[in-house]
Amino acid sequence: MKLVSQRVAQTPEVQGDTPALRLVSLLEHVAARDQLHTLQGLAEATRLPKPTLHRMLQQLEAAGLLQREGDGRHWGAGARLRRLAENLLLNSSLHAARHQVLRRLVDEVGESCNITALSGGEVLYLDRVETAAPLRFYLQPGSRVPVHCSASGKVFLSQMTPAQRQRLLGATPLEACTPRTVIDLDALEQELRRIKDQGCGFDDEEFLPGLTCAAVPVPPADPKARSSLCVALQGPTVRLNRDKLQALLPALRTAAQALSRLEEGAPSSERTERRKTS
Amino acid sequence: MKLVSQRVAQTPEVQGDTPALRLVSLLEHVAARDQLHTLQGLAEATRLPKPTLHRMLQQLEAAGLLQREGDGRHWGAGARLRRLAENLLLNSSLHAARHQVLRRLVDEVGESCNITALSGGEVLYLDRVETAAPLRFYLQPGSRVPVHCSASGKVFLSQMTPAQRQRLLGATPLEACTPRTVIDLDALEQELRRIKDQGCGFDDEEFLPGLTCAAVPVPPADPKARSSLCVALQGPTVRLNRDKLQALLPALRTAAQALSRLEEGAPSSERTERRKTS
DNA sequence: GCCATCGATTCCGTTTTTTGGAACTACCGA
DNA sequence: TCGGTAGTTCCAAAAAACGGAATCGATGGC
Repeated sequence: MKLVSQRVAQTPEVQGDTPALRLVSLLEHVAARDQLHTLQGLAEATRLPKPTLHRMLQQLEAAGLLQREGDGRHWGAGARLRRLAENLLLNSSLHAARHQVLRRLVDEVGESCNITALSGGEVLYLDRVETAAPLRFYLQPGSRVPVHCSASGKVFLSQMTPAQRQRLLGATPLEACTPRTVIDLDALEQELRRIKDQGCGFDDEEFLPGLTCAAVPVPPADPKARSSLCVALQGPTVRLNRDKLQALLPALRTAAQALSRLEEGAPSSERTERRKTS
Repeated sequence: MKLVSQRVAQTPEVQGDTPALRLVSLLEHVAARDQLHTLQGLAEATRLPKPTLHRMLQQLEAAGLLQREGDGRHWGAGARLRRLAENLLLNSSLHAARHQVLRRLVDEVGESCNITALSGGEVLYLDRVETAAPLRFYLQPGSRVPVHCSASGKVFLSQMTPAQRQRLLGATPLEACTPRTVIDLDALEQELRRIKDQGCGFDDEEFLPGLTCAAVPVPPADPKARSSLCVALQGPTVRLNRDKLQALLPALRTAAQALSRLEEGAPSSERTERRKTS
């Protein structure tokens, strides 16, 4: 029973299905610690063969992403990688704006909240702010959870046509993440109808024991489209009974409304009109 | 006459000699602007074929480095890329420390300064702080300049054995970047002897017209090794005559001393410059 | 409602790159 | 001089990327 399908393995390090992703993993490894690395040390940490690593380091050095330090046997981040990082963090107004909405929401409701999207048939945590409460689930942005047993996932499902839903769920039987996971398709359909009516989905320990969630869709900027984001609230079941959840829904809805306004700027509508006739 | 061999092409965008570097270039492109991108838009900006771009985007999405936004046709930075950037900027105490030394130096001398290293037979700008003066040369960390016509480059050359120097300079005739560039090997040797004696190199419009520089080596942590860093000062010739440069040398030397102390932490001994000139 | 259009996506044979065991080199300390 | 270790080079097999052409799918015009 896997809990959250995170991206990076913790023990062996620097995995990746393609050569390019292994390179990125290597950059991550270097970026994640405040020290210089030797080829030897990296070889041990990453389990990659020395010649392979050597080639990777040379390639990254030639690109300016890493650079040799001091005696030429130590490696650190290069100017180009640093510039990439600086640019990224400077130029992310959309993300920053969402994050602030989320932070305000968390301050108001006192539980951890995320913004989620459907990605690759799973629910992806785009961003997350943790509550300050000492008892809490610690989950990271970038995490992915199944659609059928998460509040957000069920909201997304509820907005699909039956055909789309079928394609997503029909391939494999639903996995029972906990004893309370709904794995019966008919029961799930019924729940999805309720969600569509009421505009909010719940997860009552269906994904993780002790974890209760509620999610509402972010209204799409274009009203005829489907919502592609949710805001969700997550907390320990001991703090969140149904009544408490209901009481917090208005705050969730307000945040969803605020997020919706942010969407207007960039996506879908922006049509390319500079087509030249050929 | 190429001026500074920067990494990235200016017109076509997203070049790179290997598939992996093209991916990184794509990440840079996305990170460098505060907007969402469509496949179409990226194809025009990068000049890459659409199927190729599509594959790249999918790969980056699967890795969590990019993510689809809004309607699924727009792309932005992913959680993993953001985490990489955050980690990198948090965990770079060495770089931060050097940067502060540099900033203090610039405040003191009133001209732009860099920290340089020898990399791949060229001088690499590890870091740079610009003066506030309105007239100035604008150069970026990560830039590379030739060894034979830069103050730092000549300092590095002056510390090599004749054999090493021969290998680096012998391959191709010295390029005359400006009318004042020293392209005669004997004249250069003589200048290098002077530099070795006095421990500081100059560049009097030998690289760019109107640009005058001075560089001193950062003493290596291990005294029996060669210095692998320089601190250099650069400014318009109109502000920097020889006397002025001489007056600023003590400040440069003090900064070099400070940088030297920073080196003690991580690396160790020295090693010969090995590199195929390709 | 039906078709035209345009962007996104998939296919697949060809080309390019990566891979990593083995061998080699440089340096250090004894 | 010798033994050990870290870094580097070689190269043929294996894997991945490439991108033109075809296909899909959603709009929008009529």
